[in-house]
Amino acid sequence: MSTRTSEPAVAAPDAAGSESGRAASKTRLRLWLRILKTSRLIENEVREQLREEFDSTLPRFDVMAALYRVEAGLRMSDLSSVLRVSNGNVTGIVDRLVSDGLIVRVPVDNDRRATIVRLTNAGRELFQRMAAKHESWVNDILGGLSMAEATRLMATLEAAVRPLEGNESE
Amino acid sequence: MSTRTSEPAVAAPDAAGSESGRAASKTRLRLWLRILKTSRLIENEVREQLREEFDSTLPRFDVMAALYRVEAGLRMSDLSSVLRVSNGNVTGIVDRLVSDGLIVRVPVDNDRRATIVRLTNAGRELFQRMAAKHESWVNDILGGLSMAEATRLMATLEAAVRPLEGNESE
DNA sequence: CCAGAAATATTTAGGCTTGAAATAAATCGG
DNA sequence: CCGATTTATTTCAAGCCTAAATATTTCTGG
Repeated sequence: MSTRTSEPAVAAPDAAGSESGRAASKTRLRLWLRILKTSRLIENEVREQLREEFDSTLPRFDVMAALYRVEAGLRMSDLSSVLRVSNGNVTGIVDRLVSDGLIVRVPVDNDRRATIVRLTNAGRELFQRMAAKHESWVNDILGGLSMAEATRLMATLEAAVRPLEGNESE
Repeated sequence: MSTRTSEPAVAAPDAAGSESGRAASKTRLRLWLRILKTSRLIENEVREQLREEFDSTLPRFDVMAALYRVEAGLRMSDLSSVLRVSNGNVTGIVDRLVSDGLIVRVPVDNDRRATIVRLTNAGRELFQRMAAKHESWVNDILGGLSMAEATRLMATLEAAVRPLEGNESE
């Protein structure tokens, strides 16, 4: 809550190496804009390829990826919490994947409110092909990074937002 | 029935330190997933704050930010190329901002196809308040990063996708 | 001048996304 | 058993986003 507003009337008495001055604030803002730009650049590239090569979309890919990891399938609510999107959102994407025969809805014993969603064989097979391509697209895009750089980048990003992603695994 | 993902049948003959092996490919893929997760985490936070505090959205904020930088305003086509979104998309967002009195459409002399869009005083004033808050939210989220880390991260991200963002013309 | 090409913006159809409201089913406290 | 609450999912309204189709206007080569 003690959020400093952007323009402190008085420059904080931070010496060199400080982390809370106005310059640091501007630097973090620029970093965020850079993260966003980078992410969108790659995202747009991946979207375009998914559309062109598979006539599919990133949300569909995300749902299939989540289901691929759990052969037994996931409840709708688990799916939306894993993907960190709203419940209603998943409903629509699942509807379309079902009508394409890539996943199925299965009723849950002893709980008639819930539904489990699971990849069909066709869905599993398609996802494998998509995932292979996906990896190669990303590899093309980020190919200029050395392993060392990539690893360091990953670690720093993870540390940067660790406080935000507390409730994630499960 | 462990359906293996589509792995290359033959491991590339890369020695230690190589940048093009299967391990490097997987690392880059994980890096991309980390970039995406980080970006969405921050994005969701910013969206939520914009909605709660200003009853606004990120796309609106983006449009206003672009216009704020150019007092004279921008053509619709320039706006969409700066923001890297489609033409039709900008039309809708601009419609809503106009009806809220935050921007205006101005006809262009000697080209009746084009329109220039410009912040009103109300829009400029509102954007300043939003931008101040925006900076403070981001600063809270990324506050754990030192200036050195932030700067390095920025540089690495920039280098990572430099080939992709050739046509930026900011 | 003028026909076709190019440029500018909007419209359209379809899909994604959210938060809120609506259903439906399970659970809990008496 | 039964009303109230909680849980799981869907529906809804509104906005965002894209690619493709559609004007409208401008430019260009004869």
